[in-house]
Amino acid sequence: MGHRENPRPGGRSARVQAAVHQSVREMLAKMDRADVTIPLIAQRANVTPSTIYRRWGDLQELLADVAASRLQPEGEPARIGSAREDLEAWVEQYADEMASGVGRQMLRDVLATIDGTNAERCSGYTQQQLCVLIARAKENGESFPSLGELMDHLISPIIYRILFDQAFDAGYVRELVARVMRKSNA
Amino acid sequence: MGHRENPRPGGRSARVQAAVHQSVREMLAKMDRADVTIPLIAQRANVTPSTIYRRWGDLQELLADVAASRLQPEGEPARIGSAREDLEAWVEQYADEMASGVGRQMLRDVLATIDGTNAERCSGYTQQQLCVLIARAKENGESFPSLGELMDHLISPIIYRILFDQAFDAGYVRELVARVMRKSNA
DNA sequence: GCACAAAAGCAAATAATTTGCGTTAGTGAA
DNA sequence: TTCACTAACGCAAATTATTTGCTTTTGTGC
Repeated sequence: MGHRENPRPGGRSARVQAAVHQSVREMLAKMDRADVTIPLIAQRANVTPSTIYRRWGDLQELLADVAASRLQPEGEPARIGSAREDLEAWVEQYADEMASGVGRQMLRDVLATIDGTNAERCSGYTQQQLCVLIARAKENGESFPSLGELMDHLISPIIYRILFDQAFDAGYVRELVARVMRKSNA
Repeated sequence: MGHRENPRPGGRSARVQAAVHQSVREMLAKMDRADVTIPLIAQRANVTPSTIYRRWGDLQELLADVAASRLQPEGEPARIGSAREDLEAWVEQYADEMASGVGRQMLRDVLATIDGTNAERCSGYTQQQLCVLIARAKENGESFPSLGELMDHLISPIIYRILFDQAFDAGYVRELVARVMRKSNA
């Protein structure tokens, strides 16, 4: 949605995209989600409702687009020490963000659309972050789980618990890390 | 939604519940999901739209309710032989059903609502099935993973891949089983 | 700057959702 | 069984959201 490989005459204005996204973010912060409607978003963004309908289709798709944007990480995982320590710190923050009310709702928004593009996008961000950690481990010669192992046995359980409303704490996340590291050393 | 612990005078008619659910199932089978609206559902169910609005709130919640009902398993996992064989057979079918177009959509419907009740309900069904397998293993004296291990390292990765649009095959599921069994024997 | 094509604005038409009120139907007690 | 009671249902009007045809604006390549 952001870019366009082969821009033909008559492109979309970046103005609308930015104004609408910001409007959605502000409204989600201030009011109950059930009261967020396309006409209201349009009004705050100084845009016509029909523009939003034609561009995004419906509220769900717009929310999914905004949520996926917000789920994009700001930078690389922090450098603490060993790759394992970096992983522990990163995943703890990841789990916190995703388990928060806002994070959980963004996850749901992203998954609610028929079009899986935003879900893939979101999973892709996570995988990029993990790849950075894997590369660091490789540089240092540390043994480290593969991307597949991390996704299956660290990320998946966390996301499952968030989506299906099962509480967990930092100790649980640390155990998942310990388990996935143990396995990769075996 | 189905039951009511302390039924007070003036209960809900089971008629409406049944007719609306059936109407939704039929429409989802026959037409594009984007064309399924509450007025149409109401018409087919011989019910007034306002009844549906008052009872379920909106289309998403109704779809979530219907989806959760349909995700309820019909019976206990089949008895093949050892608990491990039973688990392999059961999880293969589980993964197939969930990964199918219908299954995937039901999962998304269940997760789309703010109210997590239906998601918990759905996860509960899975856990019940797994508990049956665990009990069988215990009877036979077979070593077997705990419920937590099965949820974290078998169910979660499968559901994650389905939700985030990442393909997998039967071999992948068998590997997950092998891994979770290996760990529980260690 | 010019020509072109895709978006955006506008407003009327359509469809969905909400709401007030009268009616029906399920429940517990006599 | 009947009665009193309360919640759910049906109906219709009012409100709000969505779609659509058409015009104007804006971004792009020449």
